[in-house]
Amino acid sequence: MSDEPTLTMIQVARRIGVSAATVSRVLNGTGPVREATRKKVLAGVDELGYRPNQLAANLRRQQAQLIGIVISDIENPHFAQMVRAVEDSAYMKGYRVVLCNTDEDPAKQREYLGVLVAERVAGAIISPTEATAPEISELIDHGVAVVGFDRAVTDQRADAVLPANSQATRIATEHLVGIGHKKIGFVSGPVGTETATARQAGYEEAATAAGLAPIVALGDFRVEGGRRAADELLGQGVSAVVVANNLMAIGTLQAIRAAGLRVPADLSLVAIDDPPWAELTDPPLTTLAQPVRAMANAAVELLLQRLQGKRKRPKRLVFDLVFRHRSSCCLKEG
Amino acid sequence: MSDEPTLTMIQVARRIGVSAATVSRVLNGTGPVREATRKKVLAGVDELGYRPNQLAANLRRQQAQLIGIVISDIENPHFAQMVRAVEDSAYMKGYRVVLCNTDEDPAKQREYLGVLVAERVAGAIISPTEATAPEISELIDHGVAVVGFDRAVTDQRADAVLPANSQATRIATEHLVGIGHKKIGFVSGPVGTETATARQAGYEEAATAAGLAPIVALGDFRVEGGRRAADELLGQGVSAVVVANNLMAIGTLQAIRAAGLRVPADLSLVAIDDPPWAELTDPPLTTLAQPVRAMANAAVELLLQRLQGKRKRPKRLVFDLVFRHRSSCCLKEG
DNA sequence: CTGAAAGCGCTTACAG
DNA sequence: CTGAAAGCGCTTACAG
Repeated sequence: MSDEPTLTMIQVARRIGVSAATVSRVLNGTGPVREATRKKVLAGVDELGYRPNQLAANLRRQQAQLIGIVISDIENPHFAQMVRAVEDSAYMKGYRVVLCNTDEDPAKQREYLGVLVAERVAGAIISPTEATAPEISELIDHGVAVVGFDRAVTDQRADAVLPANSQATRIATEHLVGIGHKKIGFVSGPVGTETATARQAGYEEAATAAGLAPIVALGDFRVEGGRRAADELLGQGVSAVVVANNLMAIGTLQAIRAAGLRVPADLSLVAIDDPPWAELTDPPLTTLAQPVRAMANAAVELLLQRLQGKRKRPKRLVFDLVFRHRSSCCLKEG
Repeated sequence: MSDEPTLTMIQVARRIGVSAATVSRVLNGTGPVREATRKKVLAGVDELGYRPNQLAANLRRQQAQLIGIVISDIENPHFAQMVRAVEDSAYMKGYRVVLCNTDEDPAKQREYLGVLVAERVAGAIISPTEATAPEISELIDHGVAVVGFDRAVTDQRADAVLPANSQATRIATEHLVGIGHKKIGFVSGPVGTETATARQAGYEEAATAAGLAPIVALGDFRVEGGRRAADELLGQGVSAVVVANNLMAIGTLQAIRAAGLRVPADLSLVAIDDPPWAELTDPPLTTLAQPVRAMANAAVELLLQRLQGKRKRPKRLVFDLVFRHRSSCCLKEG
């Protein structure tokens, strides 16, 4: 146990023979400092092992060097990838990342957003469960930069980074149509979320355009709901399924196995999202991959532009998904 | 845009007709307050929509309500599970979680630990890349509660939550021995880490006890290293492999497929860790699962005991892994 | 280019 | 049970 009391900037300044203001300016790279003074301060700080108290700086600046990430669940590989990429780029810019799992629970989301207000975070990247939550506007009122991720938030002042949802399911469906499928089911997300609605719309458009009747089973973006929805579709004798996210793809695979069917011989499968296990399944899964890293980097970039006052107008960036053709689909003979 | 300037506690107190001290005591549940006063304050706070500035409280208390989680990579499902469980229990106790990915890079770990010191976090849960880093002692000097997770830290004042590593690989190896395997390989973690060493030791003990020569290929706890190590073992004609973590199990499966071999007909496989995809592979993977949630909950519990001053003596908790028997092993005829 | 001083908004020991 | 006041350790407008 070292008993040295923690050094304050004033004490350090005194020992070096300058003022606290000068130490602050050197350490933060703000304001003009003579090169000789700068070197002297740096040497002194290093020698004394001084570490500024970030808590005081935060209060003074009225801002924590923190970015809040509000997502439904970090155990979803889609969000794990996203969080990882955000952390990487935020870290390099001097920001730390606070993790907020909402489990798609509006109450938990609101509580967490309140915390982010109270903590005066610099920015927030939000995959909203409730896009209209008033706390989002409260954040923006407080000068916090807000970016909607995956789904936009209602407050028009926020930025957004979105996947081309309806295009993705349209492509998936058209692929199945193209290889001869006539009864194509869709495992949807929960009603009312923008992502779920858009993905379902893309599927329905493509099915209708091909003269097929849409067959939709309601899921919840989770394993269990995917399983139940897939069971329902299997009962209706579909020959192919489009699944609206990766967790429900797990559920769908479980349902297929439980029914004693084989992919793709008995059932063709395309899923949105491209989790790491997509090529480990039997057979490897054909998917539409979101460019998660690029999207996360874009989100941080938008945030920083705001924080640096480089931009006032809200921006909305849409990213195409990438078709990853593997082995879970096969031709359906008429 | 609401133009109301942010309310301070003093303004709120004045409007309610009490002192800031009383408002603080009511909101924090500290000190004695007459019930009537309490109600009046609560009503006023609610009506005014007052939200305390946490930054000021942090400075005053010399502590942020933050728990730092230092891990190698959130994209590893083992850590995603751990972070999720930590966040859940920390959240309920009023703490937020700051995510620190080190990529097993000692320099990045030290930088991040320095940040945690500067931010005066309340606690840190660390899966150390470098167990001896002096910043860990610095944290403890500052009164931060530190828990080693997966691996212990060197500073004896810290707590630790550990898996029974050598026991796990011993059980895995004994299982393969029991079903007749004579050439059992081991895909190890990187040299020098405690986890890797202990897991290798368990394997070697069991192999030696069965009269078999250990066959170890060096991995790195990542997909790529697992693949290379598995390639090496396949070249040596092993009939079974024990893999020291889940990422290397992916690499091992890739190597096996690339070699045109089948599990378990050509090669039996047991892996440490039980990721969500373990039952999606072909065949479903036999694993030894760490009770990650229980471990994470225990880590937060240890942290809180420290923060509440309930305990001085460091504690070390060891958790047994659970054998999950699936379909990736089969009998080897002598 | 540098310093003295105010002030960020809380919490808490102290006094009553 | 309640209040007045000090003080946490920085940053920054202001003065020189």
